[in-house]
Amino acid sequence: MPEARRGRARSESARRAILEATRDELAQHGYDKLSIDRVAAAAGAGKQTVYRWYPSKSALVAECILDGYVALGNIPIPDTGNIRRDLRDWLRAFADHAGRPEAASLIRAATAAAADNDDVAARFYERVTAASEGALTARLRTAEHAGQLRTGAPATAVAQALVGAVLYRLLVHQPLTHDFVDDLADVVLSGVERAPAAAPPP
Amino acid sequence: MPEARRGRARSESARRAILEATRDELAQHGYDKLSIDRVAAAAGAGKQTVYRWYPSKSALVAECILDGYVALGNIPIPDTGNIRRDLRDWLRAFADHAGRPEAASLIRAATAAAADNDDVAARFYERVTAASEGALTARLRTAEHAGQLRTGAPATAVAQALVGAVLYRLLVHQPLTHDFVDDLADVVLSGVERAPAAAPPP
Amino acid sequence: MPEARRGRARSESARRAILEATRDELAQHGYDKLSIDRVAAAAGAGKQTVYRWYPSKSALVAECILDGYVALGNIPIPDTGNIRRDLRDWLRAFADHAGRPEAASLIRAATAAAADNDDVAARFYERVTAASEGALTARLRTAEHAGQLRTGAPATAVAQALVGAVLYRLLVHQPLTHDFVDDLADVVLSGVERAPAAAPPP
Amino acid sequence: MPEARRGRARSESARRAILEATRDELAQHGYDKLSIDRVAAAAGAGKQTVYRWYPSKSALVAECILDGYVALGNIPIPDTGNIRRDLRDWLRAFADHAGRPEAASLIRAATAAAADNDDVAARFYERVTAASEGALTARLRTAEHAGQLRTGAPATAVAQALVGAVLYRLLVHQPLTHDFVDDLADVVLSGVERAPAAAPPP
DNA sequence: AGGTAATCGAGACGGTACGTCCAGTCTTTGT
DNA sequence: ACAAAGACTGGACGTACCGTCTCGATTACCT
Repeated sequence: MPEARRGRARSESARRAILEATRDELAQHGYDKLSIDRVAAAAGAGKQTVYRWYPSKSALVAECILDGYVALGNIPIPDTGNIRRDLRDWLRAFADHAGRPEAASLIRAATAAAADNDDVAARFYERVTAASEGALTARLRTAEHAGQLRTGAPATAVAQALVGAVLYRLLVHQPLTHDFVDDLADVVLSGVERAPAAAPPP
Repeated sequence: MPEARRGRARSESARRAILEATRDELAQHGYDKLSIDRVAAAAGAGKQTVYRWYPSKSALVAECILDGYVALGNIPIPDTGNIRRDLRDWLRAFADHAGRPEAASLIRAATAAAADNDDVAARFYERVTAASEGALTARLRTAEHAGQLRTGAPATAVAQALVGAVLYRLLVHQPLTHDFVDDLADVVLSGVERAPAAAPPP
Repeated sequence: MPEARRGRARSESARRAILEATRDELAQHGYDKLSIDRVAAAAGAGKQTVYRWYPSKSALVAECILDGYVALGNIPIPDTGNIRRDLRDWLRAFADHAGRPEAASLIRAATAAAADNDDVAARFYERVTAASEGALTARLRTAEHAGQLRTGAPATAVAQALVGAVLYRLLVHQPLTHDFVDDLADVVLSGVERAPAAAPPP
Repeated sequence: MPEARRGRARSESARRAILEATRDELAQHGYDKLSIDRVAAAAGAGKQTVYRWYPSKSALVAECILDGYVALGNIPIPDTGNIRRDLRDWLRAFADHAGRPEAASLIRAATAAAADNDDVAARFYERVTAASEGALTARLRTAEHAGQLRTGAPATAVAQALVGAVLYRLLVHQPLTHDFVDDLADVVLSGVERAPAAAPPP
């Protein structure tokens, strides 16, 4: 028995409708033109219901964006044994996902929300980088064990360079082409320095 | 002939006062709590004067941040002949500059402004990356000619990886330590891959 | 059943506070220097609440003045059987009431409001003349039946001449003395013409 | 010699253009929606020129309305020897003049201006009633001497009752018909009381 | 004729108020 | 007891004018 309850049950469907309305509003108007009144109306809910679930506009946006409606961290990193190809494919998938116009709008909205609310920033970090970083770290570790990477590679720096570069491109409206992410992958794998002890010809 | 002007000349000093008040408001309240009323009052200007110069909050913030009040792109890249040391020093200076609390607030505000206004985004790109990217490209070219880099290194990807990573750290409130930027420099210079044909000692 | 209503009931106390604040503002600043912001602040209400009740400054002023705060039409006409004395006493009471400085300010404000808003003008008429005119017509009818008046006296013209003269004096800041209203009463009762068939001396 | 003056002469044509523009604005927008900016633009004058001639909106409106653009006081009272017919004809002319739509708008505007500015009220009185009152008093005096009126008729009360009633009708948008002004004339001439000592038929 | 000074149209300035919109809270009625 | 509806206070928005000030360009008088 799921727990005795009095009165009318809190409607999970209302919560979902609110999140979907928020997502649509964000995509259409952006973060700071978003209006709770409009969200509530579009969701067929009362304003109080919105505030019952989420204490503020920032919190609503955070929940909307980060809990599943912008799934940046959910793209799995393949593991075929070839770290170079796996990394390239993952970055391409990441770019393809984030580069779709609707997703780009939402991500820009999320960036704005993160920029002026510390809680949102924290959750943004958790959902976006922490996930990617964890998966990437694991994948790098595997490659390292397979002898494909030098030891002691700074996984955090790699992950944040990749994620940061992609988000930056989105923010400034530069296209997320495969060429660009291929270059990115190349840079973090090979570096730009001439191999310090390249095989000396006899 | 430079064009006959009618009516009272527009007051450059009012414009400056407005930008300075905006800078202070941004640092104190952040982007979306910024109030044009407060800015005008603090600048000793009428609201109409603010709107005469800048048609919207975004444009005001853009002008404020990008025209000299947050000089991200103005840090010169040293050239001692040692690309590794130069890059590290530049990144440390960049991080030190951007990591100061006032600067961090302004940069987050600029990010929010860029996220919800395309013009601001374009100007943000010009002022932040285009400058850094140009300088970085030039420095990499020098190093390449000096035989320190492999040929064909993708300067754009390098620049955006570095700038993107730093801005991302700021956005999610992670500290911009020297350790972190040193790791970044290390990654883009050396890559993380095991040197493909490292000279095997006999 | 009086009609099902959803949502919070509109606050009658807010409405009263707004009207009282308006009355004070009018007396202090006059009609066209009246500020809705000040009214709202003085009433402890949001501006929106003011606009919810009254769509414009004119409407607000009209309601304030005409619904009970300036009760020009509420002075009863006595009926002692002597029309001349009754009319004189009523006009004196009317003049005394309207001539008090606070009342005079409010009436001038109402005049200004009526002058630039047709709705207000209509309500002004209803509240001021229609009431007076009705009462006056009834009283004249009584006197006519008592044989004190000639038949077919134009009650509307009488009422508007009296009210018009009093308001005009107020408008141009001439004092509403008993002498003046006594003259008025005398004029409308006796006329100024020599009695056409005055008792011919033998 | 009228006073030596240096510099450019003040442009009388600008002054006229300003008054005409004011008249048009008043007729179109009424007193308190009148805008000095619009007046200046319509007159092809600078705002400063308006303020050089008239120190305030009230003064401008007063000058405009009262110095010739609303000529209520200029209608002469005929003198055919028949006071009843003369008064009726004058009132009809007065009503016809004031009842035209453009004139009615201006008079309402003048009323509003008088209602919130004491100077305007004073000048309004001078131009409207003082003139009418003077002429009317003179005409009544003539009739009195001709034996048509009883002695000691209060001319001021008569004049203000007539003017007040007409202005009141205008203010509340009731039509100024000949029937109405005929009733007015009848009331002030004959009164409404039964002739006190009507010649009793033997 | 040439300086000097006041006025002209134009329009930006510091302000005040407007009427609208929204955030977040509170209250009423319906389910 | 929760949900919708919607009024509440408070405050920012962007616009419109106010009355003043500052431009460059005209006039007119006065040396």
